[in-house]
Amino acid sequence: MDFNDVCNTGLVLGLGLTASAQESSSPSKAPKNKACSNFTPTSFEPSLTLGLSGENYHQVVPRKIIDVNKGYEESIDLYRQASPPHSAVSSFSSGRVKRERDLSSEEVEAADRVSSRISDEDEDGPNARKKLRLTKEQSALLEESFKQHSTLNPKQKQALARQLNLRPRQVEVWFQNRRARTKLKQTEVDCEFLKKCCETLTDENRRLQKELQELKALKLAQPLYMHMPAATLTMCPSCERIGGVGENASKSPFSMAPKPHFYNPFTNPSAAC
DNA sequence: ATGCGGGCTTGGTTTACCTCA
DNA sequence: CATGAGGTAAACCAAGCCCGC
Repeated sequence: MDFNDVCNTGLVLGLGLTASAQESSSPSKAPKNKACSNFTPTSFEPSLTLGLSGENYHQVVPRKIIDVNKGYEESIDLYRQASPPHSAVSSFSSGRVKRERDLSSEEVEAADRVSSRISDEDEDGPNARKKLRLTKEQSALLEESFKQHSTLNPKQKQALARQLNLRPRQVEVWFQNRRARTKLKQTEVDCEFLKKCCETLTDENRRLQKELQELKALKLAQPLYMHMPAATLTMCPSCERIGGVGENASKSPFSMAPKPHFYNPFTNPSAAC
């Protein structure tokens, strides 16, 4: 169901936006059971077009990273360059079976895992959960990649990890979190949109109720039209004139309408004129 | 057709790190 | 300068789905 349909059916609000949405293209298999992953309600509301919200994060992340780069992050970077995918990263995974699944699949990471364990036990113990802050460049590249595909296939993950000097697991996690943030952002935007929609429809409902009252009063005052069903009377919301279809509509204030005329505030307000 | 394991996703949570008052 | 609160994001976990065997 299109969102326009939702609006046109009356005062009903719902999250039926996905029908007109655009699924983000994904190179890997997309989940077929998830109805609302990554959509942009562009077909009905141009002002609310929503990309992958990368812009926002682009603005936030670098700000932090730039500051960070002066101190901590810079040292991390140097550290990383000195001993590649070193695990200033999360190497606490040594005791976790699930993590091992990811790591053991790649030769590249076998050595990495070993060094991770060593470093952890040396520094913080086996269960330490050290966190890596990605550098500005890493974030930018990840964002760039995310704009192209919101999900990664194993090859892409590997390539990106190599390029960024990160572990594939880190790239994977970054994409997971990025998708989650995108969805959250999208939900917030949708929520705002629906609030506005609700307000507009409430106003419209109020106005129509008022018109109905006026028409009822008019009907009582003018017996000539007493046999006309109220539902067949239409009124243009913009010019506030009662009208209808056909050429005779302009001659008579009342006319027979083929169907109830609902005003959709999100299309063309004056289309009925 | 059915069961199983692996790989993937999402949703939610935890927690290290950062910023700012 | 120290500190605590709050925010951000990296990492984790659980559950569910899909697919190949």
